[in-house]
Amino acid sequence: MIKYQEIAWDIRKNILAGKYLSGEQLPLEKEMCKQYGVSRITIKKAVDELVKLGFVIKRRGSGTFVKSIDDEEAKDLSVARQFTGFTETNKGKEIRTEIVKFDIVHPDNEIAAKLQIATDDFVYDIIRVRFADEIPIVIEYTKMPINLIPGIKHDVLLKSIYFYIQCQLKLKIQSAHRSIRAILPNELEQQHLKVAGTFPLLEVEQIAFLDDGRAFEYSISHHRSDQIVFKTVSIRQ
Amino acid sequence: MIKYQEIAWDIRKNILAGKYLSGEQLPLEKEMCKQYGVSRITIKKAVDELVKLGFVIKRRGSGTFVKSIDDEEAKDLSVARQFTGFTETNKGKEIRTEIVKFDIVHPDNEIAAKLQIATDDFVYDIIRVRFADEIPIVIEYTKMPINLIPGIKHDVLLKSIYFYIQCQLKLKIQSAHRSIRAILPNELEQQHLKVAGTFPLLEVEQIAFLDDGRAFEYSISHHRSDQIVFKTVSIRQ
DNA sequence: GAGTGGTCTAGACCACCCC
DNA sequence: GGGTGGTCTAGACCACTCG
Repeated sequence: MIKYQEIAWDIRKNILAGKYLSGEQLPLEKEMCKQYGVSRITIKKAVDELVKLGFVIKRRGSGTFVKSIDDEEAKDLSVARQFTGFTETNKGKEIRTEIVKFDIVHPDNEIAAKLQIATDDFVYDIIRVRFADEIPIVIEYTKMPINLIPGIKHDVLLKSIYFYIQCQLKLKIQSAHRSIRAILPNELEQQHLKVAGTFPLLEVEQIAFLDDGRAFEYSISHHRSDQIVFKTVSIRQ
Repeated sequence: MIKYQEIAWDIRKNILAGKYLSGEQLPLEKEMCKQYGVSRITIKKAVDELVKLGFVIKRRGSGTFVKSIDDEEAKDLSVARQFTGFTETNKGKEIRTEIVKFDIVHPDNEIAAKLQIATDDFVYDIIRVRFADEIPIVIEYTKMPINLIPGIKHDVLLKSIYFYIQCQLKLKIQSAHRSIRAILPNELEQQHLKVAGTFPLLEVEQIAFLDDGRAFEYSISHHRSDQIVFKTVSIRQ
């Protein structure tokens, strides 16, 4: 295993176990070098992981300190949401997907630009509704180039497109660029999400990228506001 | 200046200038070492900055590639929103602040826990409305321990609390932990934000931290959905 | 002035990709 | 098998904080 991740995990474990308390100073980097038997750069990389996650802060000239957070916040930081950033209220629930639309079309100018393809290329045009324990959670409008992601069929959409991309096509998803807004549902969405026209939704506009840098998905998701929260940690540079 | 930041800036400049095109491979790390006259770790750190910003991706065994993004997206990545994550539509507009409430109270249990203080400590209890060119943008509910941030008066609230904390008190703001949801306004907010009861708002719940790790602010902001977007780049680990 | 974390070097070996 | 980026070392000097 990778040393710096193991060390980061170990320090994190000590913080959660209360071995290092809120506001307390961590051992010096030099001391940790001896303790774990590694060089200083490795310790630095490990602690930097914890800074990114939001557990500790570092100050040149002073030291490294555990942040003043309560147990609930610490739990939030611990769940693995580094990639998604989302916390949904449907763990362990039964997931079902309903396909509203599944066509192949030419992209308009805007979507061609966002996916960096030509307007005479083809894209899937997909609309799906996701349920957790029969409660509608989100409606997703997805456009994907058929060249990049060939062979999508109904049964793929009923499960997970991402699963298909990674496990069947053996492609790797690298990142997503997102814009988040608050909106109201249109009539179609009121029906599918079973909410009133005055029920607020969280809109997530997203471009997703493969690990060779190509954009493979442009999607807009409208989430029921009672079923989703977006959580994030921002560090000043 | 710091070498890796200068190099990151230079590569970013070349990407924006079209010297490296979408999908194109960057020079190898070894070559860049020669080109810039630095060691490989320094080049690595520079390129990692561009990965974080969303301009490029790296693949072990293959190389580093410019992401397939259009000019608009590239512009988005270029604006300095690494800390805030927000894009507001009020650049160069006249900002005004209205103070709705300004008291000192004891925190309730929840807020005491989030700020890691006792319920018999004191906190400022502030409600403000911010305008851009006389359009109401956001209503902010703020709680701050008076011990950490002493001396706040009306004129501080009319300008910027953050300016006061950093320039007057000489404290440094290190990070913020945020939760984002979609909601509807209550009656007070309908009046202050000049919107109907069915107008969606973006709620941002935030705990902010100083660079010694202490939580100095708990705030809830309700933004008019037509005036704010939250933008973010997520990288899979 | 003593001690902290930040940056940087010159080199090594490893995991992974593609031919 | 040849080449990529990822991890790691053992050391150096620097910028910053604090007494």
